[in-house]
This record gives sequence, structure tokens and C-alpha cells, in this order.
Amino acid sequence: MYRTKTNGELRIANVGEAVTLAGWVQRTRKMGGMTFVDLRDRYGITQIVFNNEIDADLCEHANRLGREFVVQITGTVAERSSKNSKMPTGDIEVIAKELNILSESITPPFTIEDNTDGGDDLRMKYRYLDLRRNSVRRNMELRHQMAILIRNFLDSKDFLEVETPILIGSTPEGARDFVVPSRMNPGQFYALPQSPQTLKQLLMVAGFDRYFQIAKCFRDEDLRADRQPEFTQIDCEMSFVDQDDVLAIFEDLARHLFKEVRGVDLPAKLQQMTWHDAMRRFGSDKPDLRFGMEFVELMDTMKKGKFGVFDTAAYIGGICVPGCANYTRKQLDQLTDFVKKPQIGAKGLVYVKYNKDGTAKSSIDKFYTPEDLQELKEKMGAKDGDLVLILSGDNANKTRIQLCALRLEMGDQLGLRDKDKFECLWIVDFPLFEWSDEEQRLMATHHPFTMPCPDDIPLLDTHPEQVRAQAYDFVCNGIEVGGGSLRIHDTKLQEKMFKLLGFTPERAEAQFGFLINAFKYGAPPHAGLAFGFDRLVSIMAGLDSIRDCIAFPKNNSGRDVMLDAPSVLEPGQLDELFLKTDLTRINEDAKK
RNA sequence: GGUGCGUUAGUUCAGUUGGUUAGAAUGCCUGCCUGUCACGCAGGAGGUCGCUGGUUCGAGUCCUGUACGCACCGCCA
Repeated sequence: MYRTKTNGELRIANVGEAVTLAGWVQRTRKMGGMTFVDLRDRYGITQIVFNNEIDADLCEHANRLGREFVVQITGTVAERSSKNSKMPTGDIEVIAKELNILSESITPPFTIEDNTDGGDDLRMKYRYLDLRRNSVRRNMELRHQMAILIRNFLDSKDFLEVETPILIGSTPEGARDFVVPSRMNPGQFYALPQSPQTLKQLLMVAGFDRYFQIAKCFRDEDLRADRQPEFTQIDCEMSFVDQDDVLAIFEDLARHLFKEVRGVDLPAKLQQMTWHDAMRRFGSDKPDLRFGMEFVELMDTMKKGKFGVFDTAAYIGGICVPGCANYTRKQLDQLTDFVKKPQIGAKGLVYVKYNKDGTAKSSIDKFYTPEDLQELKEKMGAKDGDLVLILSGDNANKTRIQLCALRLEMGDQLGLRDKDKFECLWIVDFPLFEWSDEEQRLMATHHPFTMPCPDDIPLLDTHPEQVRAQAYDFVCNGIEVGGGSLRIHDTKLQEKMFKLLGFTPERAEAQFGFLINAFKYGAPPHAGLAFGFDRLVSIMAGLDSIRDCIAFPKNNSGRDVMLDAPSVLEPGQLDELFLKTDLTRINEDAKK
């Protein structure tokens, strides 16, 4: 019994049965009097046989076929005389009786194979061909499967899916908005939502209790492998819940997804790590817990020696890299170059090798006694054969971020960032505010509607930078996959937040008046969370970039190279919108 | 806004110290081949070395600028 595609319907065909298959020509093999055609559709490949001795005209017709021709073939399912164990349909073939060329194809610019010869750029330009490839199509199938699982899960928990508008108003806080001119309101612009944040809060005021949406979001910021200008969030909001309720239900969702998609059992209760601990132990608010090498703070230990660099350091920290005492001078120099790269910006790297024979060799032997190094060894929990790497700097936070980059690099070098291993955790107790040097004011770490921790509310007036937020991130394998918070539903507290963030009452009213007003009519306590759907899919699929699970992604410059978008408008279109483009600034930059 | 790497045949890449007619694989075309399945064999076509300016007797190779691509920093409430 073999699965085939017949007249658009899946069915099971038996040997000897007549079938009609339609699809694309993967390749042909001409053997003189015989021609074999590998016919591909969404479900796989079936070998078609044309035989000169059975039907010479038909065989001649088949010899015209080229790669990616679309054909319909009627024939008989037959058992193969020589089977091919490498392909799922390898023990049958279809002996062709009729061949109908539905569409011809010019030679594709790259091979439609699992291991294509096409580069990323070319694949994106011809994405419709790229999507024919198994590996890419499978990512789309996984995305579909996960969307179904998520919808069904949230539906079973009484979440109501509501679509919120794509054309909304601009909010200067946070990321840059994409804007859309309004023809009927000359000189005015819509903005595309960075997230449906305020709208879902209004749905809570509306009494919808539990909302979700698989929502397109838009941010006009620079791109990365894990950042697209338009992306998809699993956007959720709940009323009458506290933080534990939210975390419980969404780690249930995560547990369900990992089990159904990957067969992986996440722990019954996910670890919760405070932001402060995450920064102290891993130098990151999204630590990769697939491996150890936790930071050890070494201020007391290292300041004993005579190494001048450490005298003025505000932070000295080390990681213990297991089994790497045999690193060569060249490898250590490369690590030093790595931390000195401009993106990382460390001044230098101190290493201590604890050799297998019990001796120690370090870059700071001149300044420390063997006893000092022994004390360091104990402090680091290092064993013979381990390598200790130490960074220092006069800015504790920056140095921790540098040490984080080094830790991840060592994790990569030792192959510890295994794509089939999943370590998920919650980061909690984020600071409510961050100081912005650029704007010379406090900025909301999460967003301006985030509820402070109740214990810290008195600090709002005295030490706002110390106030913790009831905000949480879902982190998997060092990637921020989701985040959310309890929201402020009290008008007075919200006004205070706006004031601390430097909003005048007039500006707050102009931008968020609709929300403040709504809260005057009985707002339930509410909280929510959003998962980055693209990131979640790419983690499950083991992809390096979220582009690979997006049907038609944008490139690094935010361009769709297939559609050649964005593009200039016809003069008439601009006119209708009362718009003029002024490219003089670009030309001036070009002259310089 | 910044840093790094890259740009050579349809495609993926190699190209030594600057030196004759720029190579390989694959794809494509032609012919042969009745059990192939990455079929095989023989032959063939295919290049403005991203663009620009410079150094040089001579530039794919060195230098300036620029465009594009990728990764990253800044940015992403």
C-alpha cells in the first residue's frame, strides 16, 4: 500500500492499480530506450517509468521533460524489480500510460534539493522555488502545526481569539513605528502596531477575560538573524490573575508544545531566576543554561596580587572552562583577540591553566604566588585540566556583558550549545526603569503600563531605579522567546508612571488618553504575555535564523528582494497623499 | 550610525609573490546507453573577475571610494 496523490486527494494505492499523479519533474534519467522521471509533489517523490518497447511515442514525449516541468501522469503502480531503500516510495514505481505536460519550466537558478547549491540571496529572490525544497517546506509545515497546537491549547483554556487593527496610531515610546499616510486625512498617518499591547488591555476592560491572537507586529528597527521588521507574536492577556497564574498557564503551553513537537519533557516547574541573579551569574537577562561556566566574582581574590590592571577594576570575574588547560598559546591569543574585538571591547584577557599534572600556568604568574593561584582554583571550583578565564573592567555591567560573550564563545567552541537540548526558564523581577543616557531620563524597561512590585512602590518617589517590575521573560537556550507583565489598572498609579517617564499630562493624554479614560470605567486587574512565534518555531526546528521559518522574509536591509520592496511611488500617488519626498539629505551624505 | 567578512561561469567556490589564453565541481546543450535512482560514458557552450578611480610596463590579485550581501555592536518601551 502506498500513499500517492491522485486528483488532488490523498489516497492509498495498491500495486496494479491505476493512478493519476501530478507534480513537478525533480529529474529525469534517460537510459536509451527507457526514461525514469522522479515526480515530486508536497508529499514526496515517486518514480515514473517510460519504456520505449511499450510506447515509443510516449517515451519520446517524456524525453522532452526538463527540471521543474509540471506534469500529470496516468499509469499503473508496479513493484520495482530493483528497489531503492533510500526513498520512502522506493519499492514501487508508476508505469506511465499517459503524460500531460501542464506547464514547462526554464532552468531554475539553483537546484531544488535538500542541499541546494543556491546562496541565501538567490534563494530569497526566487523564494517560490526555495519553498519547493523539503527542508524549507518542512519549516512551514512545522509552523502550521505549532499554530494549530497553540490555538487548540488556548481555546481549551477559554482564551478568545480577537483580531486587532493593523492601522492604529503612532506611539513614540519604544521602537520606531512603520507609518502609513491617510489619503482621507491629509497630513495624518496611521502606524502599524509594534504589538497589540494597548488594544488587548482594552479587551480586558471590555470584560473578555482571556484573549489571544497570533498577531503580526511591526518594528522599524535594524534587522538581525532573529529580528524581522514584521514578525508574529502569540499575544495573550488575562484578567483577575497574578504573576504565578500567568507563568503557570504559559509554561503549560510551552510544555505542551515541546512535548507534541519535539517529544521533549520540560520540567514540571520551570526555574525562575531574578534578573539580578541572571546578570550576576551569567551577565545576561537571557542566559543559556545548556551549559555551566557560571561567573565567579573575584574582586577579593585577585586584588591581593600585584597585577596593576586589577587595582582600579570595578568588577573582576572569571569562568572555569572544563578540560581546556591544554589550550595552546595560539588558541589563547585568539581568545584574547576575541574579547578585544570592538563589539565586545574588553582590554585584555587573563588566563590560568590548571594542568593535569597539578601545576598551574597563567598570564599573571609574575604577580601571584602559587598559593594565590591555588586559592583561585578553589574559589573557581576548577579541577586539574581546567582553564580559568578572567575579565576585569571599570564598569561592572559592561564587564559582565563581555564575560557573557566569552562564556557563549566557549560554549560554542566546546559544542555545548546543542540544538537538540532545550533549557527554558523564567527571568523575573526586571527593573521597572532603565536610565537612558541618550534621552537623559528614565525609560520603561518593559513598557509604561507595567505594574511595579507592591513592596517597591514606596521607592517610586525616592529611588525609582531600584523599583522592580512584575515583569517576566521566557528564555530558551539563551534566546528571549517571550515576555510580559502585570499591568497597571489604577489610574493614579498610571499617572505617576507617566510622570516618572517624563510625560507631561498633556502628552500622556494625547498618546494614551483612550487607555487612561477606559480605566475610569472599571478596569479589572490584568496581565499578559507574548511569545515570539518565529523564534519559537526556529528553536524547535533548530534553525539559525527566523528567516528560515518565514515564507517571504526580508533581507538584512529590510528589503523583500523578490518583490523588490520597498519601492518609490508614482508621482500621482504621492500627490493624492499630499506627500513630497526630499532626498537632498541622502545626496548630501553621498557627497561626503 | 559603527565593526568584521564577502562579491570571479547559470550556481557553489579555487585562483600562489602583481606576469602567457582565469580554473574545478555542479548545472545547461548535443550524442550514446533498457533497470537507473546524485545513473554512466563522450563531446560542447558558458566570464565586463560587483562598480569606480588610482599605483604599475602589466591588476581578478595592491590602494581609494562606492554599491550590494551576511554576521555583529548601537538600536529593538
